[in-house]
Amino acid sequence: MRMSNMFSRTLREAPSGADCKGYEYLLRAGYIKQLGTGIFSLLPLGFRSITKIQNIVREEMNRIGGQEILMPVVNPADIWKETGRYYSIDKEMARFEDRCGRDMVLAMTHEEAVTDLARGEIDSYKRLPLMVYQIQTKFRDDPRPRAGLIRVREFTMKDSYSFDRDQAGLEKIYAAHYNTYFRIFSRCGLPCIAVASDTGMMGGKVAHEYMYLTPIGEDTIITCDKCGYTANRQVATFKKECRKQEMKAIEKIETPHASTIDDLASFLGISPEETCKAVFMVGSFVNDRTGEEHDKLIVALIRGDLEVEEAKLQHAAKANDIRPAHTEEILECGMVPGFASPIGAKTEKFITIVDDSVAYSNNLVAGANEEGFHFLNTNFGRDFQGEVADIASARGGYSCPVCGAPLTSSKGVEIGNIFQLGTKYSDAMNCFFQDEDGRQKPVIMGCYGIGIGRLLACLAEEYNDDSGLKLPIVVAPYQVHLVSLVKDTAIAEKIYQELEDAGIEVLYDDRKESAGVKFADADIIGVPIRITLGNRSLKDGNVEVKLRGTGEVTHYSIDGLKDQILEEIRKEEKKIADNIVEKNL
RNA sequence: CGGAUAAUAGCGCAGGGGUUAGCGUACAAGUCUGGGGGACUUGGGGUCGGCGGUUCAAAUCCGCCUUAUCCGACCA
Repeated sequence: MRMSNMFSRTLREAPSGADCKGYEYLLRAGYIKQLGTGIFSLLPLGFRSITKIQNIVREEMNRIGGQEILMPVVNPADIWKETGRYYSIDKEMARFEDRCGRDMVLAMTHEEAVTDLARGEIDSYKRLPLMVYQIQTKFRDDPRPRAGLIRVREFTMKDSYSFDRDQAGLEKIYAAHYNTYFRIFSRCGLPCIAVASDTGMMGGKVAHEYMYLTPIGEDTIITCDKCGYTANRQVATFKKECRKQEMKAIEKIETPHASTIDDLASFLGISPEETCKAVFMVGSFVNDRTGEEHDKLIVALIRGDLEVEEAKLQHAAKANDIRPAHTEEILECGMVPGFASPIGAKTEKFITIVDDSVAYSNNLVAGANEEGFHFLNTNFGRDFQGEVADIASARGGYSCPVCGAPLTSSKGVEIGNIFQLGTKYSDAMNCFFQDEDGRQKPVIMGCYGIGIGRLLACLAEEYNDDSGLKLPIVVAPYQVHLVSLVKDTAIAEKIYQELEDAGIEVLYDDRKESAGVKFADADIIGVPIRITLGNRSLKDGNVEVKLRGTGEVTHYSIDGLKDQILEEIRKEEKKIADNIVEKNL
């Protein structure tokens, strides 16, 4: 590629709003261009990198038996109504009517479409197992896109779907994905960890997320350095020490102005662990069949020193969605914010979820539902009831649930996830096969995603310095950047031709620009191997070869340059290949 | 969806009721220069986001709308 003919240009200054380095360089180097909030075009450089990532993904998916397909972005709403997600998913999914007034959606994932395909294909156990995948555009109307390609609305995703006759088969393909994902990310040069995760709206039971750890990440990951426990904070657990005592008689006391746990604890001269806090949320519950929706107050009871993890609470309450409650909604149920508990409240009007920290402690101080009053010695089971669950948020410093060592909290970006779906979709959409025993059984499914654009964004974040990007050669848009600084272009043209003929991907800076401009552009685009033709080395019949990654400089004779460059490419590729990660579940 | 901020040349910014709206950079032409965003000269590029209002006069003040960014809620 001749730079004189390249579609994109570099920018001296970052467009305003580019808040993280990787994003800034992707914009300034001309890899991507924003069209709207969370909507980006890929320019030639970005598209080349994305294509390389996709090819790595393809190779690895094919390696574990995946068959590539392509499903439509536009889906008739009917299949989404079959699974109920037409109703349970809110504004995240774009919807429209076609010219005949049929409900249509822009598929934000493809469980419905693939299950429709599968029910037509799979009739016998003899056809199982199967696994298909696609690399395709998704649109999710995210309420808060940010950080360039990290969190967008339209994006490219690799999604694969597995079909098995039994759980053992599912676990096998799940394990294959588990390892393959490590191979994919490490083949791109991106370090990551797998964490136990929430299944969210996908349903199913077992799930892992692949996290690239970075301060700009929005997910919080809880890890144990000692035993290797890792989990997304949404599902992370920890050891709770609970105070077991003889139950004492409940007693109402005056606690003026003590409407927060801190005030209450200091007023009574006790620690927050001796109190019970009520957190109010309103859950939205949607009927999968009819789409009817109703709200109900959820009262989460948790020990005063802990915080509620909303994702856990939502699960425990089986709500489609939860939001903080308004004061009136709390009052309506007979509770007084600041001095609230379910004791004496209209318990039929709300759902009570009790964290096990409260259920297994005794004699906690709780609200008396009267301004300025609390109860001493309240006890779960005796004074109030509710469903017991773990709804507490794990924090750094808490005790590891496995080994008891202190947990660490870090930030990460989710670049992939794998789910064991089970029969949620096959049941809902009648995707059955006939087993050896002659019986109809639902196909057991799994689904597995990788955010391709987000992967590039993370790579840009991982591989940059003060001058620009320095992506690994396996994902860089070109392998070699040929910079000619001499007037006479004959030598450069000859080298360019020779390298191209050898199948090397060359970005050739044939522009009439000053040396400084060419170097600065080369640095920001970050092609891994830079060949410089200048009088300085040319007078000895040499060219200068500089590696973007390390800054290492070598001089090679023009004769036999092609072979030297091929060798450099091999060495760059080896840096990545030597560090391919394999991990078994 | 709440809160905040903003929208002036491709990009980054200044101007803040009164001639023809500026600066840097980018762009075009020319001369010089030629190993780290080089110098000089000349030039082209703007319905100042949109609609409406106030005014003799609006890029500037006011209102509404749209769009974007950040924070929060949220996020498969």
